[in-house]
Amino acid sequence: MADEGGDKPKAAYHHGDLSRALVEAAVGIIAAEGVDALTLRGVGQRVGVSRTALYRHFDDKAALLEAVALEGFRLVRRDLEAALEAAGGRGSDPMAALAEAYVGFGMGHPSHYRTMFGPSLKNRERNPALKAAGRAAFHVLTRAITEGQVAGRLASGDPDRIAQVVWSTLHGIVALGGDGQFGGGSPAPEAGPALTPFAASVLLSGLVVRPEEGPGQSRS
Amino acid sequence: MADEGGDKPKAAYHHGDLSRALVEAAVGIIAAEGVDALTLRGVGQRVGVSRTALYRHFDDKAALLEAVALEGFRLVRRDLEAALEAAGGRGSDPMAALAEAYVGFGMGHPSHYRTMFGPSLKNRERNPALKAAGRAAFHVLTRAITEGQVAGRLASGDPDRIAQVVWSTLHGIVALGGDGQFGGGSPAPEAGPALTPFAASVLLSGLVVRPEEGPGQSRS
DNA sequence: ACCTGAACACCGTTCAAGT
DNA sequence: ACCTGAACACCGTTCAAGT
Repeated sequence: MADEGGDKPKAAYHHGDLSRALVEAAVGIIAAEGVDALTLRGVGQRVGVSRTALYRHFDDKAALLEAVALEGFRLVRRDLEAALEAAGGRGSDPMAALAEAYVGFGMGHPSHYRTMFGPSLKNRERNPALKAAGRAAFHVLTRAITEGQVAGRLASGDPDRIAQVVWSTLHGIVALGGDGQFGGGSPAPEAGPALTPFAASVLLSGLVVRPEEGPGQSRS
Repeated sequence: MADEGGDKPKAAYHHGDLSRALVEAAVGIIAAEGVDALTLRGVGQRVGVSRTALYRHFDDKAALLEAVALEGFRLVRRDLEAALEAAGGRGSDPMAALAEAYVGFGMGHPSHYRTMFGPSLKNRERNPALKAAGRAAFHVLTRAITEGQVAGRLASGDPDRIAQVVWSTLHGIVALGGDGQFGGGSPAPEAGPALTPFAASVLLSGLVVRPEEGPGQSRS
């Protein structure tokens, strides 16, 4: 998989790419048992390696988690860009497409997502690659909003600010476990369509009554 | 402070209310050093008690954190209700008032907030008091939305669903550190008004261009 | 009843030693 | 270079023992 040349400069005793194997093991453990059940000993054991082998590839337990988060930010950026491109080709609404892609990523990769935004990640500012990957993912949102403004679909206003509000909403849906069981609210949890498209429509159209509509329309 | 009667049925050797002292110590440590720096030994030491004294009041480290979260849910509910009442009296917008109150709580009580929604809290469904307190806080939002619909200010639609979107947005702002430094986006972090009122206006009015307005108006 | 110290099975991290 | 086992200073939790 590595395209650094024909020889294997990093060939380890037991693995071709121990670093990647360790990240995958961490993701697997987080998915199966939760973030705080993640143990360096457990990671090593899952890969078939001593507990301390990991220190040849990562400074810290924190560094391992940063690697998981970095992968997550790259994945979500890729998903957002793919969704945006697909929406443009099909002529569907870009905001709804981005919302679905973002929430879909969060629900589909909970280990990555919790690591990306969990409290175990304290060095988000100290790790330049992580910061850059986060910014790159966020920039897909900003760009989509700018394009919507240029096209006359979206009202004017600072695109970064707008993107922050949109991102906050989508993050909240993922973090609070929306689109499935909302823990503390619904007295009637019997299905109904998912929350994300509704959230997108609220962000686009707002909650107030329109003069030309009057109260009584039930949106989606 | 206890109003269970004149005698002190729970009078401990060192404290009148060790349980509360332990919760306060936990909050203090989380605020000062972060959630995963919280140690039962450290809590005991801060209160001036042995490491294991805590087990007379809480089953677990998890139970201590649940107590912190419970306090948080009660505090935020109180803040939301106060804001709603004040807004009604002053005739200002209830949604904006709730948004300010919620984000203000999150920014003002980060230890509580992170505990309420952090991964250390896994028994959110198992703890009935915690679940009820969360539902009670959420219900303030739902009620405000229903009242807005009755008054003809807000468009119709399932109040729970709408409240979930609003809550998600507000939670996202707090969790992503909005209203201050957004980590990954703003290339121009030079102040500007805070994010919360803008988010409230987006939720109310939406992002699309209105026919009667046209592009060009810059909201707040 | 409430508190304590010793003890148990863990954990992250370091380090001299192996190939 | 990469990996290993022993060791260190921690941690949550249990439990017999104190007052």
